[in-house]
Amino acid sequence: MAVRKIRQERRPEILDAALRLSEERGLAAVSMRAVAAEIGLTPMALYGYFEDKEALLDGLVGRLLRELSQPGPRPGAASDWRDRLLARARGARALAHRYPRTFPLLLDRPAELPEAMRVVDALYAALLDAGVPDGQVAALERMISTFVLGFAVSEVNGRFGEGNLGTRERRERADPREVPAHHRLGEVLDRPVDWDAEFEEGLGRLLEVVERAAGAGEGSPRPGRP
Amino acid sequence: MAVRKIRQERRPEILDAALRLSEERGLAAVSMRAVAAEIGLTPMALYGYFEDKEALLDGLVGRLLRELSQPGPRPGAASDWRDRLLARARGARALAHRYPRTFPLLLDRPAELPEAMRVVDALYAALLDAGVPDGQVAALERMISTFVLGFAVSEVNGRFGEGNLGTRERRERADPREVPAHHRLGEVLDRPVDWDAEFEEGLGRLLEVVERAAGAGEGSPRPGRP
DNA sequence: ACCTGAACACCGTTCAAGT
DNA sequence: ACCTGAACACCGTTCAAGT
Repeated sequence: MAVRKIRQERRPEILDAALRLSEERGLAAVSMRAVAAEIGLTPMALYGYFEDKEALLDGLVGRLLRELSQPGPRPGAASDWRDRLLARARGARALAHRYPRTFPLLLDRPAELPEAMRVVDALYAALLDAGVPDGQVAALERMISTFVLGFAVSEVNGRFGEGNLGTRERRERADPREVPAHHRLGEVLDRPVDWDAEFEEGLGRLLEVVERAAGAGEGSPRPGRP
Repeated sequence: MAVRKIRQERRPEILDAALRLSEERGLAAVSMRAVAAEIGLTPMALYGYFEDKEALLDGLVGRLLRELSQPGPRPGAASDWRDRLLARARGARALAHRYPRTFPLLLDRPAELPEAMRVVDALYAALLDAGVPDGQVAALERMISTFVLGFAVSEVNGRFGEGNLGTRERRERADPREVPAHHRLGEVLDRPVDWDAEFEEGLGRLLEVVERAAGAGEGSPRPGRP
């Protein structure tokens, strides 16, 4: 029960090493022993900075989220809610591309971290400015971040395809009676996908959902900042 | 390089043991050694049935997906595309609640399994029947299954909240200047969430997206089955 | 044909000790 | 105050052997 005292000074150094390791050799290669070796320490030294491995992984999540929550709404430009929402969404996806092997951690973990709260807050603010009724803000935020996170994770972990076996071969190998719609669609499924465009289109559709939720509330959306 | 011969007979038995173990003690407890012990075998015996641990986990994904792809469109009732799409979505979420500790595997893994293809095919078929243009079917399917999977995973792994620390305390502990929208929303964030209702509302919004995509295509949707 | 046993190179973590 | 060393109870997997 004795709550060990956690030191802070070398945490950034340790997390950088963990992130480097994760991107170079995969998340599975992030072991206490490997991270320690990376910066010339004994595994046990890490326990001065992190309670256990879980805490180190939470730290990694925080490291990623900090890059996302950093900018905040630019103080000068009076950007509207759409721009701010789009910026957060694109920022999250860009983060996934920058750290493809580590990013999926964000979906694995509850992340009740302060950094996560700041990102969510920015989305709440955008939805409020759009005129979404208070009672629907949280649900819409969850819908949007589920899409953004889920899309970005699926892209980088290969769930969306481009696996070792091409779609075409898999489809042709399969019994047409088992997957009739695949056969009806035929070659359109083989066309290369423009992921940027698909993500933007999904976002556009979600913006429409937000607008409808805002419109159904009452008359006019809240004014922008003065 | 010599491709080992993989036996089939006891695979279901092994996968059942792995699933049981995963639900009882968590996905991390699914080790080759623990699964083997569960059915009275030596760890090495499993390698007769699965190439390696990855293959065993893929088998687990297949086990879950089979429950989802099982029913197919009931042969009698001429259900419309909405009902079939909703049935698949609700089925996926129900699966998450039935196997909460194992379900997140579905988002981790590419899953180019035949079972996954059958589920996707059912969604393609529903979207085609709705009148969605061929070129947009795959993107809409990805948007829908990203929402469904992401929502269900977030629900069962705790990403949506209900963590050890209540939202209220976290919000009040945070600096109001750091998370202003949380403070503006105040107590509405503390209201208990009806996850069933929120999921259904999200689905409803996605059905509207589908309808708009279908409407923008051309005149009339495809007819139901004769 | 199916399974076991011993061995190898790894894990996370505790505890006591070093400087 | 910060770190190390030895030890414990685990991993996945290879290889050779048993029946």
